[in-house]
Amino acid sequence: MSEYTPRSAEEAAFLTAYAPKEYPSIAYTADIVIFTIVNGRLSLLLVKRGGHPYKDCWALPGGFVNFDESSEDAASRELEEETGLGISSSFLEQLKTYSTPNRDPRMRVVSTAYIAFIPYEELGNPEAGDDASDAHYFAIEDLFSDDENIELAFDHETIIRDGLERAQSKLEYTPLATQFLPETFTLSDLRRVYEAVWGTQLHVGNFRRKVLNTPDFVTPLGSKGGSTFGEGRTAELFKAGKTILLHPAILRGENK
Amino acid sequence: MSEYTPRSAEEAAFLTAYAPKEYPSIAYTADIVIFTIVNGRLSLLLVKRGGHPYKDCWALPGGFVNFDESSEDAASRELEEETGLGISSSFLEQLKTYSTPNRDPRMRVVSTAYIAFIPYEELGNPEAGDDASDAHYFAIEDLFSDDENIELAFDHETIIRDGLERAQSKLEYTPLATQFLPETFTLSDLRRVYEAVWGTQLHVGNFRRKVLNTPDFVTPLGSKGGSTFGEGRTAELFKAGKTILLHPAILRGENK
DNA sequence: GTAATAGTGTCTGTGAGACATTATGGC
DNA sequence: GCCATAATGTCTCACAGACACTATTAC
Repeated sequence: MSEYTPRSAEEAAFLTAYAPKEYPSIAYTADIVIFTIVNGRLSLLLVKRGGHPYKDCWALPGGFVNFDESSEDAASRELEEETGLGISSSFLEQLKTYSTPNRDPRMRVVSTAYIAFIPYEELGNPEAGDDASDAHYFAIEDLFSDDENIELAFDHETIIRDGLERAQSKLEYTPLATQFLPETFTLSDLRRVYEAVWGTQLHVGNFRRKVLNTPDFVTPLGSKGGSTFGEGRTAELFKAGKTILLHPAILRGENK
Repeated sequence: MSEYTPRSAEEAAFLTAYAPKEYPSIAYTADIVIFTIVNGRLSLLLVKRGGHPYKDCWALPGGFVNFDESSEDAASRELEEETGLGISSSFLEQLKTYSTPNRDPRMRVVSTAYIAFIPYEELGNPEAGDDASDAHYFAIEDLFSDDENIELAFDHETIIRDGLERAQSKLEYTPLATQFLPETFTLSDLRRVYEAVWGTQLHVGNFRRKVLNTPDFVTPLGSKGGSTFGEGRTAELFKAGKTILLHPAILRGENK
């Protein structure tokens, strides 16, 4: 690839003469877990598979990584192709790579999964695109409830559970929660994000104190407005602060 | 692959008839960062490259993932082949996957990196094997010091820095530190592990109190013995406890 | 004996969690 | 006016960090 400057004449000669050796033929894909909050519930985007295998099962958006793109870029591109949603690759966080030999019954496929966190209001509704017969958001609790019996393709249930865990723990020590909200929000909105992701009820007063005691987590705007989630009465508005790490963290130790 | 039971007759027919489609030809490798403590300093294992590109540079042990093995298994196997060291794949923790298109000047290579933590005493010395002209441990501080000027191959410096960060933060909330030590150790030994990995000096008394206040982190053996690192006088011996998560955690907040 | 390290005790500040109370605004 | 929620205050406990002090053992 062009950017590389050989370290010696000998190495340059080696590279010019280089003929690719045989290596195992492994397909490489990227999948993406998009979390958002719909009606106060943590949800994620799935697409319905239009073809075999796992036809009509629900799957994470994703697909092959092209020869000249990173897996981040591939995740972002595939998302656009399959759902019409645009998320820059810089908002994606790498979750984990799944490489069990038989995770796809067709052939050997290794997949790197990414996660993203988006305010529902900004995202709009997905439209089913390439290879997908449908696309919409599922609340996590419905997804894993026995009543609903939603069938997931491949090992995507594992990926989703790993992603959920990552999201839950990132909420503790990063300002991730603000990414689920529009630019301005109330502390109740913020609290509802924590409650949705952790699946717990938090104590209103203590939560407020903790958030305000964490420097640069949120910045008060000095004005009042209604909650984004449309509940409660008007309250003080905030925007996201400039910190990247929460000190002290907002911990979920059995707490309330 | 054989384990999969088709979900319908139609799907079975599809799979039987399936002819692999074209997909980008991407090579897949696994690399491994092995941390250990040598003479009280955090060190890692590197092998000297025997061939181009990056001939004579130092690189992480690693290599191609075979068609029928996971990347964990590949990491473990390659380690054995290149250095003669045996580490079960279950002791490996996945770090991250590196997929920038031009990270290898020969061809498109995606690599999943793993980390492992091993007591130096149990590991023995590595021997250069396949493709490697030398193999030994480097102290992290030497590796990144300007004096030494050690040349690292590919993007392995990035991988090592990511791995170091992971190790440092895992030390806080998991009993990882005990993995660097033999079965029995003193609290000084344990403290020296933290000091080596974090690159800081810790307060002896406070450290002791914190460790003993964390349930099931270490179990006293009721006997005394010398330090593994050969320093200090005899002290109470401990072995690793049975907890997987430290509560409370051993934090490194500017602390001492 | 001396010096270094092992090990114990105490004080202070911070933050979490529980709980009580007041303020505000929609209905 | 009623009620849910916003917002503030107070108490207790747990733990981090600082520091002082005693005990043990290698030399």
